[in-house]
Amino acid sequence: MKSIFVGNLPWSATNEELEQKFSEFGEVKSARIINDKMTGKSKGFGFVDMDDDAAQKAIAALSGAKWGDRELTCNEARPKEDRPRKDSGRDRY
DNA sequence: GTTGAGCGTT
Repeated sequence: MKSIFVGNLPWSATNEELEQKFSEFGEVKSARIINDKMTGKSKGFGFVDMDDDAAQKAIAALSGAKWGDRELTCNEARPKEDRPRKDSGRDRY
């Protein structure tokens, strides 16, 4: 399974729509759109978890695809380990 | 109620 970074999403985009659009290219394990204004600012992007080959196909297919009037940006998401949100490595120090 | 370059929450 690989994580796909989907950007340039419309403000009206939903997780279900993203999942549906990606599910037609492969099995979507999970799809979430980060669009939270309360906790911070508008994200406007989402993340889709799919199989490796499915993710590649989805990226190649939806990369540059148009969501209504906007062009989608699909790329492989960065490892979450690169962005420690919680105490990663509590046994240290 | 708004905005638009980017990499995430339960």
